[in-house]
Amino acid sequence: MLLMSRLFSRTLREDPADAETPGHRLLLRAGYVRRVAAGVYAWLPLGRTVLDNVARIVRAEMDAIGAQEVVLPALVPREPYDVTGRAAEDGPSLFGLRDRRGGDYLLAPAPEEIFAQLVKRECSSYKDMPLILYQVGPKFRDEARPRSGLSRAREFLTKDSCSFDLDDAGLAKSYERHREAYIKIFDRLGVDYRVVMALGGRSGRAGREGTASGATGGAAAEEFLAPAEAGEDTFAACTMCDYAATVEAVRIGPADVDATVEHPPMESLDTPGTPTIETLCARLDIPASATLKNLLVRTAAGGIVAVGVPGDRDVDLDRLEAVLGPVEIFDDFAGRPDLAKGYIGPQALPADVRYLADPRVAPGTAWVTGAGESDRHAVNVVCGRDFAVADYVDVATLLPGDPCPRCGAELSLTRAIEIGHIRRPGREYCDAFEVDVLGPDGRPGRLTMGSYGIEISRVVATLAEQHHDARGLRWPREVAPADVHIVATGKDAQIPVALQLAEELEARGLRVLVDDRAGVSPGVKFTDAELIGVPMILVVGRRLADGLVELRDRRARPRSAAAAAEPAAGLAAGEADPRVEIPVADVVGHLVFPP
RNA sequence: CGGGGUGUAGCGCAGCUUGGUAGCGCGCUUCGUUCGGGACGAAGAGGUCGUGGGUUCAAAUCCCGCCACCCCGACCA
Repeated sequence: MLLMSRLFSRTLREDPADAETPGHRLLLRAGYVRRVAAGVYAWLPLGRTVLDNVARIVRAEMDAIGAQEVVLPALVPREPYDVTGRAAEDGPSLFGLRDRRGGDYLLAPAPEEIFAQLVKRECSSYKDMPLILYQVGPKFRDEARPRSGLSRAREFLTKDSCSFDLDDAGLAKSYERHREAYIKIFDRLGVDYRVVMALGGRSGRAGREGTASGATGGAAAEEFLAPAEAGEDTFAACTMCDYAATVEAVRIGPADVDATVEHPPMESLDTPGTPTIETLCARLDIPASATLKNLLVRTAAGGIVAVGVPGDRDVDLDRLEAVLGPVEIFDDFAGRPDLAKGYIGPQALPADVRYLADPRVAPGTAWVTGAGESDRHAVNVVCGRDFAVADYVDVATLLPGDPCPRCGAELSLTRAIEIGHIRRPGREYCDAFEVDVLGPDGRPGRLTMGSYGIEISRVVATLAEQHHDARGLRWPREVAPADVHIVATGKDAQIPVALQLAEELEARGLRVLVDDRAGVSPGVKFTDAELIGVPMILVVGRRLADGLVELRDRRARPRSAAAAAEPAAGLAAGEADPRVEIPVADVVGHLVFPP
């Protein structure tokens, strides 16, 4: 039983100045978490309870698929991460430290290396497979810029698991088991989420080792994304079919162009002072999509490459690097007077510049683009007639309304928070550490691995973003810090009766939070209860004299969107939660067996 | 890591332009009244004004350095 009079936390009447998103503001105001440093949070008792509830559900479903829980250290040697190349790749975002002898350590950034080494040491036989290990523990990333409170912290709590199998078919099964378990988990957690296709790279982003091939059939990787304004990821979903993918994973096919259309001859125009797409469009009164934007990059080998995309899109450098290897934006225009900054056109490129383009720049399409000299642009520049594309690359950013790669209908783009992922690194880690077991034939065989994560602390942040109204949080039942919040108002027998009811309810297995604070006015208790957001609020107040208490349903849907959106506090700001009066004697029966 | 902003009591803020004994609201303590929608009265506690240096008779205030935090971008789960 939690007593408000003793609870370590206080509710804040005003929004903390350093909180931006609605969910984060409420977690701070209601006393669930406190910031300790940028991107580092302490969990107060209420928050810790929610965090534990999420972890409990995750553990239960992981256990149900036969996964075995271990505890990995938060302090890990750097060496295994050097072996897999992750230390070099993620260098700046790793928390590194040295022991007194100068040994290199990291605050755990990822579990795969440690799991792989453990399995190498413990397992020798095919009879040990398949194997699923998991842990719930902290992860550390030295984010260049922590933000959005708990959803991008520098220390965060995750469930990590790795599956080990003898072959691709086994990996496919382990992957499918995780997929099903994750669906159960997120359904139980009450979070609104989508399962979307993702890139198979180490971090889920494009990378040179990214494997979107799906060698084992089906998607190489999927992410569990929770739609939220505060989210930092974006996924595309088809408005007609069930296609859904992270924007990084959407691959467009060749453009459908009628190549028989006759275009007027190319023409060069004076367009002084138009070095950007925006200034050009304003001057010629054309849409950005009619222009061809050409980005110059320098590759690691030193060559210059131009990349053409429609002017309303940007080049995703991450995806470009997946094709070209490391690149940097070309800016040595002083050293190359034959390249006019802001007026590059594919029809006017020096011979040593290779021209790549987005598939939308298909043969037969006509564009407005740079004329290759300052203050001039060219119109009716036709691909295939006036310039050639050496290679097509799919590196342009996606826009809402783009065609679905599966059915061609329009895609919508939605902001979301990543709360889970399932991936198949395959033999990548097992190769790095030579993780083999002996097969039935007595010969060693390399294991293949799946890697699966659930962002536990981020799930709490996500639930706060998704489940709140004008007056506070509204936790889904399974994760709420209590089942019932008993509010005792008045100065007579209310507090003792409230405590008595709390004991009876706890004896029946309910978790109870009691506002037993003496001398605190009813208004404060009501607003605090609504802020804290326990699903049921039981008011023991003035009607106690008639043997009645009031039961409020904090989980009921708001009756109007306006009531949910109203930002102010107090009763006037939103509609009251639905409520019923019930006799004191019926409370236990009513709550233990809800109608 | 680039750009912008802010550091004054537990929280939210004013004061800084124009240097002169540090203020307001909420919260907190004590007493009394009140008790179903953020009560009222009275009396209190609480701040090396982020930090180091400089200018000055005198610095929260002016100057320089550093640190921390927030926002936009790049990056990331």
